[in-house]
Amino acid sequence: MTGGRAAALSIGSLARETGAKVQTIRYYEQIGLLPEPARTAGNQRVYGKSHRDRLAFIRHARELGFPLDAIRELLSLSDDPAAPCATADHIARDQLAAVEARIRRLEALKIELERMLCDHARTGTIADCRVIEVLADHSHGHCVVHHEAPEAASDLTDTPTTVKTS
Amino acid sequence: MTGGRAAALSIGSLARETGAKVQTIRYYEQIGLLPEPARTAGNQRVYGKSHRDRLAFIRHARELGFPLDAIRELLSLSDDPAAPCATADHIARDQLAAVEARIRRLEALKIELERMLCDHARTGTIADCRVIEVLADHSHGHCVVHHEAPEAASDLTDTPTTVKTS
DNA sequence: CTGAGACCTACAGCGACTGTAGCTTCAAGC
DNA sequence: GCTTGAAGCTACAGTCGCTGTAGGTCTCAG
Repeated sequence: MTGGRAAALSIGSLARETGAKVQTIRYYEQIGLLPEPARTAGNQRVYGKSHRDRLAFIRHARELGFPLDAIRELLSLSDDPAAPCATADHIARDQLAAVEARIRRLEALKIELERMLCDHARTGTIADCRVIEVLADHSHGHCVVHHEAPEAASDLTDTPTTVKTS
Repeated sequence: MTGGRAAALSIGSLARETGAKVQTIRYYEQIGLLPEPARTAGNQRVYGKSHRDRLAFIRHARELGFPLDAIRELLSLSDDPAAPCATADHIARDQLAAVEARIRRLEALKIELERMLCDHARTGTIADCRVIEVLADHSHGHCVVHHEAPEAASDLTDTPTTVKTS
């Protein structure tokens, strides 16, 4: 307090401190994940400590692959210290299950790809290229990448496990 | 020839045979991955065996997580049986490396998530919830999910390993 | 007071589809 | 021949989580 060491941050400094990009911060505000900050007379955003904490939370959760909707829920939970913990726990368990499912999926792909590439002479021509051959194989019986149950796939259809390692 | 057992397929039958959705087939045509087929007098698409083979190739490659650009290249290679095999090989190796990188990434996430959840009493309140606590942790020293080199991340930034298991 | 750099809004684009709206065409049954 | 319902058609918006661009405004050091 005493004199306003209020940690007033421009959007650029906030970005630097949290590792998020300026655009991303504005995006989070736009979708209601970060509250609208105060503005200077010249209409520029001014952030405080609470914004920084909240953004750090978001980035941290994103690094762990939580989708934004889950983060939204986790945030509203963390705003209410008296709420039961079970929901947060459930969200985290779901995320863990999703990550595990994706790992299993990728392991299967890896095996297929390795099989495709094994003892393959790089010197041949397409005519006898195993890669093309396997892909073109009509009856692809050997390529049974085990698909999960549809529900399991659709609640995590695309990667929520993206982190830009900028 | 003789009478036209030309395996003429409507878009719907092609979809059924290959497991792709009708919309997806039209999408592949739109982005130039599938050649434009002949049309009936009433403007409906008519496919032949070559289309079916090509689409099967594409779907097969997609199941292995190849991005469409890589598939485009693989297709143009497979059209030229005299071309050297090395390029196809390289594409497949890249894909394998990408899959492996993603697995490593996800394994690290999994460990973090497990640590977050371990011996966590589901009966408490948010105030002492480990999930929230870990996410809110400012100094997150324990959460060093190992980021790959920027290049490695950016050439595979988002999942190309998506398959809709419809 | 000037100039560079940070900031502003608004919107388009990525990948790989998916879904919708509002039409036309086709094949089967009567 | 006519009707009906499924399947096809085009065109475009939406998904997720940003990222990039264009064209303007603000701020602060020199």
